Amino acid sequence: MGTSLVWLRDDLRLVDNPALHAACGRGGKVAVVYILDEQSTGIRPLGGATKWWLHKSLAALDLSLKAIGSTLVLRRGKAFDVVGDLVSEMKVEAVFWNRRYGSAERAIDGQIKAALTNQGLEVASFQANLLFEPWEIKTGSGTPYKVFTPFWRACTDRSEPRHPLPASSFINAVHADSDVLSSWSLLPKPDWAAGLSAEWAPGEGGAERRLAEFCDRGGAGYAVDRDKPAVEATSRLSPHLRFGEISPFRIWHAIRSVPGGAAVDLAVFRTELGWREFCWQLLYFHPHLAAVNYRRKFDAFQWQTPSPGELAAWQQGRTGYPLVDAGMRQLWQTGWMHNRIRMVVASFLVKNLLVDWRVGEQWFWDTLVDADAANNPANWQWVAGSGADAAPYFRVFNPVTQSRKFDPDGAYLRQFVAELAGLGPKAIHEPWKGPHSQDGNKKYPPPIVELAPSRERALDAYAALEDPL
DNA sequence: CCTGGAGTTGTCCTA
DNA sequence: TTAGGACAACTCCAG
Repeated sequence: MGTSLVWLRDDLRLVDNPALHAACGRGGKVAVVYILDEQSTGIRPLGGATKWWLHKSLAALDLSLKAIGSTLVLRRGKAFDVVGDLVSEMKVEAVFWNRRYGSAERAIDGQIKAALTNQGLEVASFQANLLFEPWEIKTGSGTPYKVFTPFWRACTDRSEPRHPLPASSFINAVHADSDVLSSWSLLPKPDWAAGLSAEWAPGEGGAERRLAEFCDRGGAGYAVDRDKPAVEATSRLSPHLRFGEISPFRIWHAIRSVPGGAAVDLAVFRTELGWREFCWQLLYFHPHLAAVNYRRKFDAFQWQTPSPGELAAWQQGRTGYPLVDAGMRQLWQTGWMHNRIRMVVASFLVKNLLVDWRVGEQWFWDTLVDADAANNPANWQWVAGSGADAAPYFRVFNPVTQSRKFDPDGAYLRQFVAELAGLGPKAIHEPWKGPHSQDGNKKYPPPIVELAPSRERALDAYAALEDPL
């Protein structure tokens, strides 16, 4: 048997990696490759936080491969050219990869598949990163779903997702020249990633640890506690899923077999996996999800151009609203934000400040370690009301109400907004009120916008969209 | 083609 | 203090 090439992309793992599994099962030598492609058209450049993560994840994967007799081959360039080079350098006979779902990515993969097949190579792609292929889930009339609930019902009515494949225990490696990872300059200079390093362990080992911790908790209380940002109730698997360090099939079956897991908690957690599927299905059928309103009626929406100071206040967590600021600082420091707080800060930008959702989407793209091409734009559009199955326009989150409701003690606020550390659970949600604003939290800014009038302005703007003059 | 129930995550006002 | 209704209408989707 001749040499096989496994081209890894958003699937940086050994467990449940069908492409790798197929290559190893074929016999012969196997080369495992990652290509940094910044040249093919239509590929969105990685944000700063995901670059950092990618570097760490590739380093971790290389170590894992070395433990089983192989190594990770790193190449940079246009994927079409690089794959061609590798095929001739190593006299490759078969090429395997796991499918990706963005439109530019699919076009690239299709071209490469056609070219290699023409040369007489064996080429095979696999379902690895979504539980349900987007084109398989259709309504009774054959169209893609636009509403989550019937979509997920249709998914779960199908047969159970397959069980994960075991990791390969040995790879019969073939030598190939490789770039040195550091030459890709994925790590930030100057190094602002200390907070990320403290929080995360990129790579399959880190992903498996997060899953194990979540399973140890039994998912207990997830349905309720996942809404409390100060409680460690969510799985924190999102960045690992983003890079495919763990497969959704692995997660699906792992949580299914947790003893004592409450049915309601597991169902709610599975639903979150469902939203990920829904977002990718949306991107599959709407490739420009990050640029174009899903509901085109929103093309006429009159967004405000934020002043630089206003936008910076939001980005840097200086809006004067503790919950918004805590969230934005958590994002900046750790590369991640609690899900509920994402909704609050997004609602604040889009509705209270009337800033185009794309501005927020781009900031999240640059700063989130879990930013992916589907979930990030789909959820921003959901908040803005321009998306599929979106929030009704009159739903404007009140950051103070949300703060009282989901962080009643202010523990989350105190964790990320140091200026408020001295305030008690009563005063901390509205620091501009009360005597504290004169001394203890002197440095904490006053609100950049009033909630009630800005809410009214948003309702007017949305109403104008419904019923233009 | 028609029908009707349903639709992630909220807020505010009133009684 | 708390619970219920208004906030719009529209689109989706299964039967």
